[in-house]
Amino acid sequence: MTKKPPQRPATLADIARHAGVSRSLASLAIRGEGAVSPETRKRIMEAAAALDYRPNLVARSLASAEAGYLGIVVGEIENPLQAEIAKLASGLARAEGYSALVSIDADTDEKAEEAIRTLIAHRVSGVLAIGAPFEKPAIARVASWIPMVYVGRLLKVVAVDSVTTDDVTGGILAVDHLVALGHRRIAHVDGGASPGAERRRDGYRRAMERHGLERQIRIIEGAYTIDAGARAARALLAEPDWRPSAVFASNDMTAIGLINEAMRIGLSVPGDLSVVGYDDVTLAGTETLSLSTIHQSAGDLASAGIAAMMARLAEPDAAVSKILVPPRLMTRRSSAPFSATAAA
Amino acid sequence: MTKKPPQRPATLADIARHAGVSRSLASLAIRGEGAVSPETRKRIMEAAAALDYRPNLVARSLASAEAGYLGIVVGEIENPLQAEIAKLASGLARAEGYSALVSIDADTDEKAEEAIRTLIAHRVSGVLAIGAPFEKPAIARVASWIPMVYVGRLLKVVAVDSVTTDDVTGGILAVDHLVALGHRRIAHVDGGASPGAERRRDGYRRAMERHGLERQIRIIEGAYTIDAGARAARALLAEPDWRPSAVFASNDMTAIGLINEAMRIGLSVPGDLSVVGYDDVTLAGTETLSLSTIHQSAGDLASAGIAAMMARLAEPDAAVSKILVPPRLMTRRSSAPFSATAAA
DNA sequence: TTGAAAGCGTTACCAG
DNA sequence: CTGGTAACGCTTTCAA
Repeated sequence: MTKKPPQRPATLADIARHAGVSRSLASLAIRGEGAVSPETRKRIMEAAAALDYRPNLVARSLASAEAGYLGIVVGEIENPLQAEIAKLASGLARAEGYSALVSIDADTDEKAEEAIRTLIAHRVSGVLAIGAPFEKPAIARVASWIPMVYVGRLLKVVAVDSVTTDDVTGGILAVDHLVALGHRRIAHVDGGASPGAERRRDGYRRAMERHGLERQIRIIEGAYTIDAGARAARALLAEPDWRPSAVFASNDMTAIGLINEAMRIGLSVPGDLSVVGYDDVTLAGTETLSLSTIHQSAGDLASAGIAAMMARLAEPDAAVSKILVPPRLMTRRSSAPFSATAAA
Repeated sequence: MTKKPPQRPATLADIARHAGVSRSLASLAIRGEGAVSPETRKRIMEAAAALDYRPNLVARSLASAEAGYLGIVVGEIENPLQAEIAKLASGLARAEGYSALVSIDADTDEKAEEAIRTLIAHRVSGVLAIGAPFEKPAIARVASWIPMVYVGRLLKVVAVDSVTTDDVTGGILAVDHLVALGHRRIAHVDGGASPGAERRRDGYRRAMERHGLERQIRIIEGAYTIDAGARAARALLAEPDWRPSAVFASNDMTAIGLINEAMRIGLSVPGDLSVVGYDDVTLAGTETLSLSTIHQSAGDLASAGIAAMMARLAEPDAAVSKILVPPRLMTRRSSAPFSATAAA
């Protein structure tokens, strides 16, 4: 049998009456503010406990000047990286004294804008946008309504604070790693127009050049999906005259598709082909897959995002900041030293 | 340059003054309630538009008897199924006239309880719990505070409304499919004590018996992870005297690990081994993996959850309901007809 | 059809 | 230290 919740939740007035004091005094005592004599404070706290008092947060935020809410809008909550960032961010917001109002179904620009309107109607102090809205005009428009920090994409042209992984460095890290292992024929399966893809590609190109391998640059168009990776593998491994000994994929899913297809073709990974992915999804870390990859830190992205938000709130007119969070190379078993015998 | 938001958001009083009417009338007009003459309504709406008025939802919910909030608590937001359910549920809640207050970092029972306390402090009418709290005592305690519907687990002993996939049927579906393909030696890699695992196992056992295959029942202990699947594959394929031609895995991740390991060992899937998973994660549907599996419908779970919530809210004393959502078999390429030649 | 006034549960200000 | 009293911005009677 489900116990029925008490008919009417106790209010401050109830506990004030119960303790024989005024509402204001009860309010102070409960929040631990001001100077209340230990004697009366004790009485008030007991009354509160007796009546199972829980402050009505709605009333509180209406009454207090600063509502103390922070909005978090997530574009693709089914994307584990975004989910993780949002989760950590809401914890960090709480630690900063804000409570997070989270909107998780902003999967189109219209819905994102509507979600943000609603958050504004709740008088949030700012909005942390994670992966949404998607289009730049929408981002700019929304940012004109309320202080906003965008996590997940580098907003070069739009004047909005943004936090993202330093993907150029990520690309460089991947190539450097493979070169250090002795590879020279290193191909890149890119992510087309997906967020970050361009910069990962730049990192790849730049690193290859720095290592004097500009002649070995091969870029296959891909996407952030398993199937795109498999397709890329077929394209790549079909080239008769130039067979890579290593591939840097722009995304873990792409890498997984690639590996799968390579294995189907009969190649061994990393025996015949070393592969490095990007993102470090949970899957990548499993013993079974053990995919070398570039780790994006949800924790760093979340805390940089919240920090940027706090800065913006404290100083609304400060210069727009573009924060780059450093990625990290995770060395696992899908990449191994180049062996001459393996090369075709 | 980020445009600064207007100093003070317009209030109802502002637009009333602007339109030369009383606040009450403005309120009615804006909500489209009551009978307001078209003439004045027009004037009021224009004033609202001119001042870019947005009702303060905090004030509104304080003033109106029913706050109109629904709490949604998610245990593992990085789990795409839970994320999807939560996302759809928040849309459905809106459609029912509630706005969803979502808590995504309830990953321990303590945090879940705290999150629900906070939701209650916001005067939500009820809480939709998705995968959290985890332990039964915590679930029961929380449900004694506020109307709650639990999605993702069948709560047999706890008297709380629950919605979950009919996992017994799911298990049966998987076995029936494999039997129809001609398989007889069908093993099951279970999910240990994970949610749903017991019932999927029951379904497997029951279906095997119904098909007269009780002698072929083999259950390997597993878990909902890739690595567990790989381990199970090693255990299973090592048995010299009894080599299955098909495996029903309790979870897609388990299935993927299993397939991966089988391929490594040199078996072909589905040539030598047919595999059926459970959940239908995005990965399963990719061309590359093409995993036959039992689909859990996030949409059905979400709408059953919201429906149960509405029912509970409408009739607080109704009998506790245990809703089972039917699963669906997805036939893909990881399962194929039994071929005698392939059997060891 | 319209307006005045009384809340909703807090916090905040200001005397005592 | 303590207790009125006025907001906060809206909804909701209840009269007019």
